[in-house]
Amino acid sequence: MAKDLVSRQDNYSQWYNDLVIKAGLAESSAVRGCMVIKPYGYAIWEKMHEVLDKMFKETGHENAYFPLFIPKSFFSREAEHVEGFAKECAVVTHYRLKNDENGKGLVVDETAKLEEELIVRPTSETIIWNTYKGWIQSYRDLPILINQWANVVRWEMRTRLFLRTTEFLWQEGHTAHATSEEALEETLRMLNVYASFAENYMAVPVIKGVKTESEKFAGAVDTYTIETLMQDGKALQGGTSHFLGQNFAKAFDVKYLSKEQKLDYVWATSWGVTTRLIGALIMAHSDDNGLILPPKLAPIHVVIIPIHKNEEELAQINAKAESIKKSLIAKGLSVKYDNRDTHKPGWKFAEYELKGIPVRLAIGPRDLLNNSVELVRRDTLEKKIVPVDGIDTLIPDLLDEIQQNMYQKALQFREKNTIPVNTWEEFKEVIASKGGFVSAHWDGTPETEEKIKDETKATIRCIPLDNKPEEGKCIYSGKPSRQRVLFAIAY
RNA sequence: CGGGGUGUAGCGCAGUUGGUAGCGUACCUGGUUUGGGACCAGGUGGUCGCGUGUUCGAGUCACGCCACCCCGACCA
Repeated sequence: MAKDLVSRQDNYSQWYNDLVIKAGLAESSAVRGCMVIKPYGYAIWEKMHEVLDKMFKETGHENAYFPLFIPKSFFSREAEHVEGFAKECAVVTHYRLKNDENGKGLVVDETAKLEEELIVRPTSETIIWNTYKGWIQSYRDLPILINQWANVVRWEMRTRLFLRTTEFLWQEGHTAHATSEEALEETLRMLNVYASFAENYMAVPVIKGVKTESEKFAGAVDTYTIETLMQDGKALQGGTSHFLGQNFAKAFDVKYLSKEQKLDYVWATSWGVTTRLIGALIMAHSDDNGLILPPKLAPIHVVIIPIHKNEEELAQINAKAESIKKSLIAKGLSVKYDNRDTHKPGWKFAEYELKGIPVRLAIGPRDLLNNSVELVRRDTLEKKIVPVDGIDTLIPDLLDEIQQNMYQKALQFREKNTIPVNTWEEFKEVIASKGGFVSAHWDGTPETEEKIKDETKATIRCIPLDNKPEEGKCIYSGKPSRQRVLFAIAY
């Protein structure tokens, strides 16, 4: 955990931004709010993609692809959905450019105006449900369990690398079911897939919960979420799974005939996670030396660095390093041997720490004599000399331990920073001074929620699914409450 | 769209009362180095955001414009 976190809280944003750039993950582009994901950042996304895709397939889903453009009229079919997204849409109005006759250069050809404007998808419910209409007539056509990997565009006012960019990469699952129960079951199944991915692969503990009316997805009946806590005490929504009820089926008139020969609207879910997860990974684990990647998502598990005085020495080290590399690759690990002579060992140490490589091996003349290597684990920076023999079992075990340790550390941090409060004074104090999750009673009204937000910037992150019923009084209004909800200042 | 700030070398910045365009870093060359971001010497690189004005002379002063960043509204 970062040492100077408290003193750094005020400029945590700056620190985060610098880290993303310095570690070579991404940078901002020439286009407002857009991001260039650099090879190292993209390699992490590819890992996430690979793991999630497998999990989706194991739960019976297939991939498909729907168009980038959505006719404006589709968009306006579901009232809440329009309301939620209209303010942040990129709109295509023309399809041709031309050279201006008055020498103003390239201009939009006004004669090439689209009959109906196209929206660049901010999410695909509408185009997909318009399509599903043609696919569904009977209960025999259900369920439809489809996922799409895509880019979407949301013209947000303020952007931050990975956390909120104008264009971002994500996956969106869209399923159709015969019954409400089945759809709800699917919603929770996918919420659990996300939770398991976050905890077991990202080593980030999550709170599973349901969103309040005002925080839920535009067009959903209920939005389920996994909420994570970052090292600066702010919450980050890691993924959402929506129970859409029959809202989109009604908007797009998608009905099916049941076994009992009854005509009914189809039940729906949608769920997604985005490149924001990379932001979560960074802010959950990094320290002042840079990133710390969980072994299960690290593009490179082990980096080997030679330390040598001359060519003969390097040749000997090369041989040893290559043999170690081979033995580790045989165990399914990704290994990089960096024997470039353009950088000194110390420079490489710092560089790979910045990039968060879980394990580093250094081999020098002393090690050649002793048949040993210097091993450093990134999570604790603990350094020790280990024998080369048996290293191909030592390192896989160590990687497991690092994965576990990272999760435990993050879990302890979250537990330490999840604070139950019972009074409004206490609430304001905790939110303003240290942040974190604050567990408090709430009267259940959007009005109170809104006022708390206005006065403290804290929002209700979720109503945790594993909540125990508990009689209490709303910290703001004093009205009766049946359970605590989770507040935080969020990204 | 409101409030604040910044534009000078690839990046980070300094530039005093207006008087030859600077520093750190990066980059290139040569040498010595290599167990925690090496050192020495030499070198490349700038339409000072854009425009107009004041002046013998503008990075510096005035006016106008543009871009970007931060805080808020919006949000995965």
